[in-house]
Amino acid sequence: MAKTQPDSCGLGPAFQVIGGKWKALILWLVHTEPRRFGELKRLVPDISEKMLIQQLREMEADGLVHREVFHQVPPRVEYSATPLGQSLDDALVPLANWGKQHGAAIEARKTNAA
Amino acid sequence: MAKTQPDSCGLGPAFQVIGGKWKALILWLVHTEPRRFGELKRLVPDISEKMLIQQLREMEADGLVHREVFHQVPPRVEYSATPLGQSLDDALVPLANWGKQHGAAIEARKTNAA
DNA sequence: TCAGTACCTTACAAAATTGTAGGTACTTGT
DNA sequence: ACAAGTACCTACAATTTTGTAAGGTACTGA
Repeated sequence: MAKTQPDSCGLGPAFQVIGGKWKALILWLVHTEPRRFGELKRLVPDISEKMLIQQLREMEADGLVHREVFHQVPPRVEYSATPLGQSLDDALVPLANWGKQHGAAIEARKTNAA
Repeated sequence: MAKTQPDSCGLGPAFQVIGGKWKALILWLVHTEPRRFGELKRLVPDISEKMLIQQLREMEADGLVHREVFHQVPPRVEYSATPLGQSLDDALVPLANWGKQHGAAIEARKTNAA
């Protein structure tokens, strides 16, 4: 993301950690149950491995997700939402509902305009 | 923004209309009272005129803001939030609160990591 | 030793977003 | 005539984000 939004209102930090194309989706997938790396890859087929790791690492650095390595064979890594991640996910719910309610109408408007 | 987030959850459309560096802030400024173009420019000093207009136009196309021209001299244009814009702003409040609560902690974490 | 799974990395390139610099049209004030 | 104010536009360039391709490790079973 380009730097930060001038945050007169608190949205700046939030967008900083959840902005971008994939993070919200990843958080969403991870917030109910721990997910393995390969599992996430399958659940988000359009993401490249690089992006997936990159986003996971950033979210880990921001304290949103927890990464746990199981020293097994084959190796096993699980990602789960931290309490902070959970709280962010909760804060995202109204926005998701808004999208569900108005998304279709907005899509339609765009199609007409084009 | 790059295309859309695969929206398994409704966040896709929401991010599509509010994503980017300035839109949330503009919506925030406009949602309480109508604002003139020049007024917004002063309230967001770091934005370029081009960006301001571009974002306003996109938000207008998405039905979030209403643009009203007063045929006066000097010309006068006012931007205000539509009901849809208001509803989006409401949906953004929890996220803003999250940012206010946890923003500082996240900043601190980043500083340590660097 | 070879193939196979799972996880991760790096170098490089494409695409999207944002910014800069200049310009328009109109009217008032000097 | 000319500067100043308001709202906007356009071409171009820098920055940021995302994607692609190609590895690389570690361990297992045949």
